[in-house]
Amino acid sequence: MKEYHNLFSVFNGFMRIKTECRFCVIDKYNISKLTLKQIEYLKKFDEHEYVTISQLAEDLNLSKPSITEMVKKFIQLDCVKKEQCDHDARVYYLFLTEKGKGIARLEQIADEDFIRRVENCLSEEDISLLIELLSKVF
Amino acid sequence: MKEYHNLFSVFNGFMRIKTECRFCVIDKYNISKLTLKQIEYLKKFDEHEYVTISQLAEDLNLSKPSITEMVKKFIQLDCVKKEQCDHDARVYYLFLTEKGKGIARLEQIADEDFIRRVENCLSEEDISLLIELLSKVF
DNA sequence: GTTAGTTAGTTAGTTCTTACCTAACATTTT
DNA sequence: AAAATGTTAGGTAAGAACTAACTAACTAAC
Repeated sequence: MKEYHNLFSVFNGFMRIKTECRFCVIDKYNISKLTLKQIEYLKKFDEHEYVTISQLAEDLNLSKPSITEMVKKFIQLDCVKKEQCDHDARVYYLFLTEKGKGIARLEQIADEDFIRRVENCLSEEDISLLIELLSKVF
Repeated sequence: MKEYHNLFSVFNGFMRIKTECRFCVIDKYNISKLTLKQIEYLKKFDEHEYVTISQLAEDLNLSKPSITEMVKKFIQLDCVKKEQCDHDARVYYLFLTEKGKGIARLEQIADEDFIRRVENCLSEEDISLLIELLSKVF
């Protein structure tokens, strides 16, 4: 019982550091200025790199004007770029900028930073041990 | 380098299980039907148990009608109860229902479930070891 | 090589929802 | 009577969607 509370509080501390790493990324890319919907869409975007407006509308189940609006905002925010197709001037390809990718991959980047920090605090031996312990949980 | 990737993927698996626990709680209390603001306010509520409308308005920096509206919705959702004061019939005390508390404490409950699950997968010895390892991270 | 029809994306204007607000009010207490 | 508590009515601003109507560009038929 005491063990349980110990694990709980140590785990909380561990998670607090993970949250810190998350906030670093949020600050770096100014993510708090975006709405949740926008972040959600940037993540979807990241799975559909180099799509057209129409394709994206279909994939996200939104109307084309909605995509147009959304893309306009994202271009202003320097998250997305638009590039006209060579063989068909009606068509535009969309892709994420570095900033856009950073936002879309917030969790991965934060987790990587966090793991690096964990690694720096532990010896090789400790790390192997931690891997062993964590992989026992299912 | 290999160790790093190993730790990363094992950690991801670990976090996936944590997320599962979170979703269990979200499903249990139907939390996905609420807006983020509502969840935020339930959390604030949880820190101000047995306040009046006016006190809450002041604490949250909102107008009294906003609180009235919010409380009305929460009562419909069975998250909050209202009780008239005995000595002053103008005054109403507000408090969270069990459901309301469950939502306000989503993270704690999910973390507790998760830790319990971790505990079930590890021996006493493993747990002590894990506590030791996690507390080395700062 | 026009013409007719289609496709890609944009613009304009509308609707709905959330999350607030102020002003006016009824009830109760002091 | 004055002050306080909470409610009602009505309004605003922002976000996230929509439909309808448009231009520009392409394709195929004649």
